[in-house]
Formats: sequence, C-alpha cells, structure tokens
Amino acid sequence: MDVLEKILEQNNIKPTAMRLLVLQFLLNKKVATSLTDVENYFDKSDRTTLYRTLKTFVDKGISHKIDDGTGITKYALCEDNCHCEIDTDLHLHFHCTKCNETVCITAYKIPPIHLPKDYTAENVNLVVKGICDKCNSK
Amino acid sequence: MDVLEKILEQNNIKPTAMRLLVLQFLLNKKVATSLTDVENYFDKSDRTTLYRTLKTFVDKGISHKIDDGTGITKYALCEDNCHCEIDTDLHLHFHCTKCNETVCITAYKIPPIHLPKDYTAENVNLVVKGICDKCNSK
DNA sequence: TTCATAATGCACTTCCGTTGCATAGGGCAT
DNA sequence: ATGCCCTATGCAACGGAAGTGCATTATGAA
Repeated sequence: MDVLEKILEQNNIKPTAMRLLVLQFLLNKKVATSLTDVENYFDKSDRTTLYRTLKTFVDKGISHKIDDGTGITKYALCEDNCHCEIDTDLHLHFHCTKCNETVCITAYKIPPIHLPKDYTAENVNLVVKGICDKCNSK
Repeated sequence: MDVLEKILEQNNIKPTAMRLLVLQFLLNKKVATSLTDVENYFDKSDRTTLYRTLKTFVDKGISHKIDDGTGITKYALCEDNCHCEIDTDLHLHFHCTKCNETVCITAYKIPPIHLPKDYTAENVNLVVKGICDKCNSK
C-alpha cells in the first residue's frame, strides 16, 4: 500500500485523491506553506477544498499550523513521532524577510518557560525574523 | 511641558492632538491593543489616521508591533529604555484564549537563540497561548 | 500672508480566512 | 445492481483587517 495512504489512514483521514496530492506536495516542500501556495500549485482545484484539506490535516494532527508573523497562516507537516507537545515537540520557525520563506528549525527546541502564577500554557510559538542562509550567501 | 509631548518629541514625532490621545490610551492600557480597539475608543476619528498613528509609533520606535497569533496585529508601548534589541529587550507575549487579551510578560526575556550557520536574526517573537491568571481564578 | 510640508479624513481596493449551500462521489446494506 | 447515507468537493459569497490614493486641512517656516 502507498506510503501516503498509510499516513492518512493512520490518522483517521479518508485518503481521497486531493488529500493525497496535497500531502505529497507538503512532503516535498521543505518550507512552511500557505494556502495560497497550495492554491497556486493546484490551480485546477478549489480554494475551499484545499483550505479544508489543510484544516483537516491540522485537526487530525499530521500538520502544524504556523503563524510566522506575516499575517498569513502557514502549514508544515509534523515530524515523525510528533505529538505537538510543549517542551518536547515545539520548535523554532525562521522567517526570512528577503525571500519571504518560513522554515522549521527543528534543531532548536523551545526551552521551558516559567510563566507567572496561575497562567497555564497550551501552545507556544517562537518565530525569528531575519535573513536566511541562502539569501545571506548571495 | 507635558510628559506625553516629551515622549513624542524625543522620538521625532510631531505631537499632534490625535497622537497625544492615542499615546495616552496606550499608556493606560496594560494589554496589547489592536487597531480596532483604538478605533472603538476613538469613535469620532478615522480608522486610517489611527492606523497611521500606530504605524508611526512603531516606525519611530516607541511601540512594539505584536503578532499574537490571532491574525490581528496588536500594539504595545515599549518599556523605558527599550531599544528593541534581541536578547535584551524582547520579551514574551501571552495570549489568553478565553478572554482574548494579550499581555506582555516582561519578566521573561527570550533566551539567546543559536541559529544555524549563515542565518542572521533581526527580530524575535515568542507567543504563548493559554489561560491567563484572571480567567484561571474564576 | 504665503507657501511648503505633514497630518488627517474619506473612499476604495485587495487579500485572506471562513461559512453556507448545493452537488458529486464512495461505501454499505439490501 | 440499486438506493441510501455520509463525506468530500466546488461555487459563491461574506466579513474583517491591512493598506493605498487622493483631496482637504492643519502646521510651521520664510
């Protein structure tokens, strides 16, 4: 059986043609992807379907939803064995202000954060903006 | 001379009536403020003017622009002696998913981040989402 | 006063996220 | 194979927010 199908079925997502294509697209992409990115790639398909496909991926836990501070929601597949838990799985996102790409710096895990009394954390988002390696070496 | 005027003039911002009012509003607010918040408070004034006022504050360095992951840009005045420098001035923002308020946790400074080779950082944004103290004690 | 520059206000556009609703397709029981 | 149900898909439209162009008004200098 196809690897892609396996991924979807293991996460209770019915493997439709569209979903397989989007999953493959995300797998190939190394950087965080916006709905518009996906939309441009699959110009035959509908924006809403792609939107809902990405939403499904996030809801079912195979993709992260990233806010890189550009105001545009980005998506990136979780790493293997990711459970999206604070202190173990959450990592840094780097947004290059030159090429406008957002990449996951998985090597850098977010350190434990000590919040003031009575604050409870559900989610952490760490975004660094600057110039990426490719743009710096140009 | 008025304290508010001083703040503006020291940062090369011409102290107009509107700007003084917005500055005062931001000073009184303890939490990060969206354009819409300001708009609702000053319902006589125009949205564009307020938008540009906030933009001026950010450009001139007396206010932070905060992206708390809600998709709505928030603004908060810098602390005294803030130079908006990484590792010294940047702090954590906490967004409560219950009351929808975003506060600055200035006590928590963002730890030094070691990026991969050839990456240069200009800006760091750390947002924690969860439940704030007020909502937790209700 | 007169002129130049900057701030303000209004109208409008664009972009993105999101939802409602109608249609199509796939799986299951009969 | 047929009919049914549920889900996925596609189309249209809405709404909120950011941003821009341009005309008008205020400000400050000569």
